[in-house]
Amino acid sequence: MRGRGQTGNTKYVKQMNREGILFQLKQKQMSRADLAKETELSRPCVSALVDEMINEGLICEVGIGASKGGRKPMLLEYNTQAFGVVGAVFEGSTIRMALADLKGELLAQYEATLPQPTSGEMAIKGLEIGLEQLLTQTHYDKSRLLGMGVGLPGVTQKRSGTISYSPSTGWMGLPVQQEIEARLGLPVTIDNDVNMMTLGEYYQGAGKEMSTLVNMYVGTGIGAGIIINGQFYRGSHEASGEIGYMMVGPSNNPRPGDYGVFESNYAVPAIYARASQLLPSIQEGVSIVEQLVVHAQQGTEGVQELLDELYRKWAYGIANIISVLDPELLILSGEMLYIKEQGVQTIREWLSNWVPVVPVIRLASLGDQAGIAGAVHSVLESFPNKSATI
Amino acid sequence: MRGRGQTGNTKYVKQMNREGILFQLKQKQMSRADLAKETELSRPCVSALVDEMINEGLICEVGIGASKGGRKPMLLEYNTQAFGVVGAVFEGSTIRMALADLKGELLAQYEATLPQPTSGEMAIKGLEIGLEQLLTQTHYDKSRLLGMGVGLPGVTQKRSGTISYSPSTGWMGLPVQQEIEARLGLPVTIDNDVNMMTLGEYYQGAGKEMSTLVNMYVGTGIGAGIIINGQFYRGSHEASGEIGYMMVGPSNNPRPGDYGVFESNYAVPAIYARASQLLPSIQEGVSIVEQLVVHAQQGTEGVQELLDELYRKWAYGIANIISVLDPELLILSGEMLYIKEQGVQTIREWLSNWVPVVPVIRLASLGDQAGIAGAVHSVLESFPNKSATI
DNA sequence: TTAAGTTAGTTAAAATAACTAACAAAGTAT
DNA sequence: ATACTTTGTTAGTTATTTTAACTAACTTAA
Repeated sequence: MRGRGQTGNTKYVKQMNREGILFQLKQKQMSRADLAKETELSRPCVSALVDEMINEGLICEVGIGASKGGRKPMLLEYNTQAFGVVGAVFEGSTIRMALADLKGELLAQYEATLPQPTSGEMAIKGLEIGLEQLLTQTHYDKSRLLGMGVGLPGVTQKRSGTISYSPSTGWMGLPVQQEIEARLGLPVTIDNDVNMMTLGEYYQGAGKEMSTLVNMYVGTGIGAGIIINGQFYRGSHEASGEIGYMMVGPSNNPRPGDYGVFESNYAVPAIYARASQLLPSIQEGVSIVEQLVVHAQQGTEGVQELLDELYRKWAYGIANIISVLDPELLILSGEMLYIKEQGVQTIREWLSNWVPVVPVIRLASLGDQAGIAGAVHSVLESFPNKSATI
Repeated sequence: MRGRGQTGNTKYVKQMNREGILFQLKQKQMSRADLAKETELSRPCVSALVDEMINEGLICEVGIGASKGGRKPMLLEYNTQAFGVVGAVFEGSTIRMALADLKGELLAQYEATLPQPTSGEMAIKGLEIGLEQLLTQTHYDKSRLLGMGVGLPGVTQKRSGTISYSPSTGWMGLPVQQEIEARLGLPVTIDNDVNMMTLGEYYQGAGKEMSTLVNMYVGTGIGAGIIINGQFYRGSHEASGEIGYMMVGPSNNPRPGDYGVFESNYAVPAIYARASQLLPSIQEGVSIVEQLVVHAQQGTEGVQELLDELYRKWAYGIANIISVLDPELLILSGEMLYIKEQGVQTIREWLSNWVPVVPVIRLASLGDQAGIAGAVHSVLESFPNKSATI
C-alpha cells in the first residue's frame, strides 16, 4: 500500500508507468495505441517506455494486427520467456518443484521424497538437487531465474523469512529464507502452504478476476488466506486467517499453544476420530471426507448425520468470515473439496438465512497444483515491482 | 489503495510530495530543513512546495526556532484555520453538529431535537439550521467549508451516497448524499454511525498511532468498523464489520433480513429482556450494562451470571475477529464501555487461552464525541488528497 | 483509381518537477 | 576574530511527460 505521507519522484512515476504497461500486456496482446488508451499515458510516452522494455527483452513485437480502419497495429506481447522462476512446496515427506515462465506457466516439474525424519540440511539439499534438475531439463541458466518461492506447512514469518514451527521439513525457528538464498544463490520467498495455495487460486484458479477473496482450507488444521483489494493481507503479527482459532464448536479442551477450538473440532484429526467409530474400515491416504461421502450414499448408519454437522459447522465458520470481511469470493479447499457442488449449494442456502450478503462461493479449482502455482506467483508478483504484499 | 496497473505523471508526484509535507506538519511544527530530512526531498524542492502552500494559505510561518549550531530555522505550521469542516450525527431523535478546523478541533457545537417521527425533509432542514448557527457562531463563511460529514444509524452505502435503512431520520433507500449536497451547497460524505465512531477513535482517540484496528460496537445491534493499514475497509458490498451476523450464541430464531444471530442474543434488546427478569426495576435512558454492573456489585441474584455470559460471548466474537484479521488494536465501544478496565482484563485473559496472538485491547476513549469527531475526519481525510478509503 | 477519412506510430518542442551545486545569511564554538 | 554548522535560496541541470504536428499505412466509397 502507498503509505501515508510518502513522497516520490520522477523515477517512481516511470517505474509505475512501466508497470502499468506491463500489467496491461500481462492480460493480453496489445498495440502501443491500445496501451496509450488503457493506461491513459500519451502515445509518445508509451512508445518510449515500450522501446526501452523491448531492448531489455521484457516485451516483444509479435506481429501485425487487423486494421480498425487505418494503419495496422504492431502487436506487443509480454515476453514471458525473458526470465524464469522456481516454485517449491513441501507436502508431508515430498518436495514438489517446478520451473515456470513469467506468465506462471510451468515448463518443467520435479518431485522427490525426503527420508523421514528430515533435517533442515536435507531439505535444502533436496531443493538444490531439484533446482539443478529443472535447469538442465529446461536449458535455463540460473542467472535467468528471478527467484524461488517456497511453500511450507507450519507457521512462517514472511516478512523476516523465518519459520517458527514446521516439523515435516526439520526447520524450526530458523531464518530459512536467508539460508536457502545463501545456498542456492537465488532470491527466496517463503510462506506457508495455505497462503501459497491462496495465491495460486488468486492468480490462476478460482479467484482469477476477483480482487477480494478468502481461501478457506481444511486439512490437519483449519486456516485461511486473505486477499484484500489484490493484496495479500497478513495481519499485524502475520496471524491473519488463523481461523482454526475461531470459537466454533465445543471448547472443552483447547490448551494454549495448541490447536484452536474450531480446528480441534472440525479438522481432519477430529473427523478421523469420529469417523473411525462409524465406518467399518478407513483407508489410509484417501481423503476422510471423501470416504464419509461414499458411506453416506451407501447408507452407513450415522454418517450422514456426521457430515451434516461438519457442513453446518464449517458454514458457521464461513458465516463468521463473511460477517467480518464481506469478501467478493470465498474459495473452499482441502478436505472441503469433497463436499462437491451439491454440498456447496447446501451451505449457500444456509448462509442466505444467516448473513445479509452471501459472496460467490467456489471450490478451489487447481487441485494439488495450487500450492506450486502460488509459490511461482509469490516470486512473480514482486516483479518488476517491489513489495506487492501489505 | 494504489491499484494494480495504475499510471502516474509528474503532477501526481507533486501532489504526493505536497501531501507528504502536509502529513509531517500535521504531526508537529517543523522547519523546511526538518521537512527535507523527514520526507527525503531536496531542500529546494521542499522550499518551493512550502512557498506554494504558504501562498495558498495552507501553511504558516510561525516564528524562529532554536539554533542547532547554525542559522536559526523558520518554523512552519499547518494552518488549521485555513478551512473548516462540519460534522453531523443523528442519534435517536437528536442531531448533533460541530464545526471544526483542519486539525479536527471543534470550534463550535450545536444540538437539536427532531420531532418524531421525522421525515427526510425535516432532517435536512435540521442540518440547514444547524449549519447556519455554526457559521454565525464562528464567523466562518460557507465558502471556507470543505464539506460536511454526516453519520447516521442504519445501513449506508458510502460509495453511492445512499441509505437503505434508517428509520430515525426518515430516510429510506434515498440518494441522501446528493440531496443534502444540493440543499446545503456543500460536498457531503455520509456513513453509518459506527463507521464514523471508528474514524473518530482512529484519528483522535484510542486508535491514534495505530494503523490496523477494529472497533467493536454493542448497541441496539452489534457492528464493527475496520481500518486496515490506515484505510477504512468497507468490504465488497459495503457489508464488512457486520459482526452482528456471526454465529455466536443460540441460533433458534434468526430470520432472513432480520437481526443476526450474535446481536439477537447479545445486543441491548436481548440483554434488556433478560435483565428485566432479574432486576427489580430498570431505569430508562441509562446503559443497561451499567445497571447490571451496579446490581452485580450489590449481589442481586443471577446478575453476575448474566454478565459473565455476556462477557464470555462478546469475547467469543472478539476471538473470531482476531482469528480472521489479526488487528493491531481492538477498540470496545458502546455498551461495552461499562465493563470497565477490569472487564477488559478478564476478556484479555480468556483470549490468551483461545488465540495465538492477542492484540492491544482498549475501551473507546472519546465517549459520545467519537461520532462527531469521525464525521469531521471523514471530510478531512480526503483533504487535500482525493479518496482515502478503499 | 482516386480522394477522403481514420488509425498507428514518430518526432520535436514545451512544460513540469525533481535534483545538484554553489552560496549567502546567521548562528555557534574556540 | 576565525572556523565551522545549519538554514534557506539561487542558478542551472536532468529526467520525464505532454502537446502538437507529422509521416505512414490502411479502409471506404464514389
